Amino acid sequence: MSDSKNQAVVFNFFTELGIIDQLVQSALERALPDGLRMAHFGVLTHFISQGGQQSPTHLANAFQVTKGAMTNTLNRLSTRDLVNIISDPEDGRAKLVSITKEGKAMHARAVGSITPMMYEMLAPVEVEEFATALPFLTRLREVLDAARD
Amino acid sequence: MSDSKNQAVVFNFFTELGIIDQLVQSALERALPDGLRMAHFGVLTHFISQGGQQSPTHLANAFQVTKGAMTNTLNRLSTRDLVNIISDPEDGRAKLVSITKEGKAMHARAVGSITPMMYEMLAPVEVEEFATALPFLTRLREVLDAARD
DNA sequence: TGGCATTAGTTTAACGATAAACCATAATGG
DNA sequence: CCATTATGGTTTATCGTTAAACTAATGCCA
Repeated sequence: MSDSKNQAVVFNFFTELGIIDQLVQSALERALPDGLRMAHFGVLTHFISQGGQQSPTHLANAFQVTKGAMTNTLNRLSTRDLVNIISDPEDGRAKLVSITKEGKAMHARAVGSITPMMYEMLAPVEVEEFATALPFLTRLREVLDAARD
Repeated sequence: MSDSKNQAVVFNFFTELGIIDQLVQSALERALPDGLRMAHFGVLTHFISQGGQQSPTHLANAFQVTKGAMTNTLNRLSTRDLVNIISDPEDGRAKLVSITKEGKAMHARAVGSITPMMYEMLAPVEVEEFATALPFLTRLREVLDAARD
């Protein structure tokens, strides 16, 4: 295959990927309850699946946003009592974030809101297709993550 | 497979997809010349591959951004003489956008900037893998696009 | 044909993200 | 040790996007 054909394939891949992300993000955000934004829901989900306590910097890296953006997101979550933020007893600079009971409840409610919508939107697509495609995406994410110096 | 396992697969799929988009977009934007933004490059690329004239609304739909965002993008491209905007002789409300000679040159320069960077970042991944994964992404985009009423 | 709904595009306010400067604390190495 | 450097987090200015209101032109249909 020619070099420019290769480039086109890769370019199209990322173009489709970007549009899908755009469509899914905005559909999800419209479905979320109480003006919860995707950034907030993402953090809650992270704590639901990982549990424990994590630093703002760790979260910022995990979600590929700047520290400033994460400061903003965590403040909003905190004023709604969806997460708890304490200062790290072992590092005077750091903080530790964890999800609250209210945060877990809000996450459950959010999942309840978005699940039917996603089922409807994705009705023509089999779950197996996502399962089949997922490993490549995961590897691609790892490769890109590693390449970022 | 259980229902919650299914949900997790789909959720992970879109999570990975979002992170990949984020990483690629920011890597590309850093590599683009002359402060060209991805939104600008995307429009130029659209005209390189499709040619001809298109209305702002058509472009806004193609890129899944609001008309206001497209107005902004096209104005910036226009003041840099990268696109040409005329009023549609057949529809007094509409406009027609096309790429200029300068726009084509800028696009070529941009491709020259980002290609080596992409090759380096994606070195561990075979083009065949992108080609294999692309049809599913395309279909998924079409499904999501159709579901958006 | 006249009136009403649509459509194309612009403008405005609000908002979230980035980048960069900044403060405080921790780690390192002469 | 002390000075330098690195790290965690916040703050500020800037920017692009969205949503919604707005203007202008078109299409429809009764």
